[in-house]
Amino acid sequence: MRRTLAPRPLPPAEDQAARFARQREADRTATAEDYVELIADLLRADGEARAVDIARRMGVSQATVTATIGRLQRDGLVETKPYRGLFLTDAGRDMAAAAKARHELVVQFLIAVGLDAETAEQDAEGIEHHASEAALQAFERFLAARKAAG
Amino acid sequence: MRRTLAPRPLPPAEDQAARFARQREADRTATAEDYVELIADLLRADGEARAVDIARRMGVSQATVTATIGRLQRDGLVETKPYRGLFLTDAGRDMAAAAKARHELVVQFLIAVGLDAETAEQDAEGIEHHASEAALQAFERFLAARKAAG
DNA sequence: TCCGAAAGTTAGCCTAGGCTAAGAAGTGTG
DNA sequence: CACACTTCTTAGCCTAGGCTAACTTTCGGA
Ligand SMILES: [Mn+2]
Ligand SMILES: [Mn+2]
Ligand SMILES: [Mn+2]
Ligand SMILES: [Mn+2]
Repeated sequence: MRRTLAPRPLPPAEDQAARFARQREADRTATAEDYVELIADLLRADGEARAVDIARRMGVSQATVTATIGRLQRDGLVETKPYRGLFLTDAGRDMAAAAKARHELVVQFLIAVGLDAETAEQDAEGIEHHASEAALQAFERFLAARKAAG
Repeated sequence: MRRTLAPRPLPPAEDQAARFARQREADRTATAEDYVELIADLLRADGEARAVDIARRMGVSQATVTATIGRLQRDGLVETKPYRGLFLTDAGRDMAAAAKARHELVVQFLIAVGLDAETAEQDAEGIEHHASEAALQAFERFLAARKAAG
């Protein structure tokens, strides 16, 4: 009986490179996802999404929000009416809806596997951006099975 | 019986800001973790870790590796002997061991909840950096219970 | 109505992490 | 042992996403 596991061989270099590349891609879209999700939440809850509120909730300066919103606008996700708040384009609404659904699913899944609610919220904020469609489907299956067994 | 769930209220602004701040912090350390983990893997598998191999496996240019290694060196994680490869400091070895353990755990966990192995490897590469200690413990408990149940 | 507070923008700065192109420095083989 | 090839570094560029300080614009209450 062996004590130590045989170390797994390194994956092929190209495969590993592809994984890192996809991860870098996910990192690049994460900020946009979090912003549009928050804008959608504020629009629903408050009827408006102001830059100052986004700054407070993101924990970031107003100047940073201005710059980030500029990129979101450039990318066709957001429209602005100064002093009248921010609005989502169709593309922005789509992204927000997807981000929100993903966020909720990841939170529920983490709670279902035994994580406390507050930590689940914390970790979901990062994990959500790195869970593939296949992973989200696995999480959904898990929740459905858990509920059926309930 | 209600059809639609009541939308959850927004969390307190300070809580939400703290979550985003922690996520940004995790993003900043992710590159270092991936590099030292890879260096440790190469040292074990090949007996040396050369910049050119890291570039190939990270999917990045050699110039980028030079710059990143410079930061790791500045931060006391890595030592270099030009043309003789890279070496980890004690701190680097510690970080690599932790990163490796976390990586393996996340992969095994994702497979256990029904994800295919290749996607598990892909998603783990990102998720590993956002799973808190509490989450990792929950994943371990889940795997242990799964094993006990057979 | 006006004037101070709040909200937003602008300017100027920074670091991380990417890139290409060009040059320097080892390595190993004929 | 020389020279071609590989490896590594340097220089110069870029974008995202942070910051502070100073300015402008709008809003609302006295
Ligand atoms: Mn998030
Ligand atoms: Mn989110
Ligand atoms: Mn990783
Ligand atoms: Mn990893």
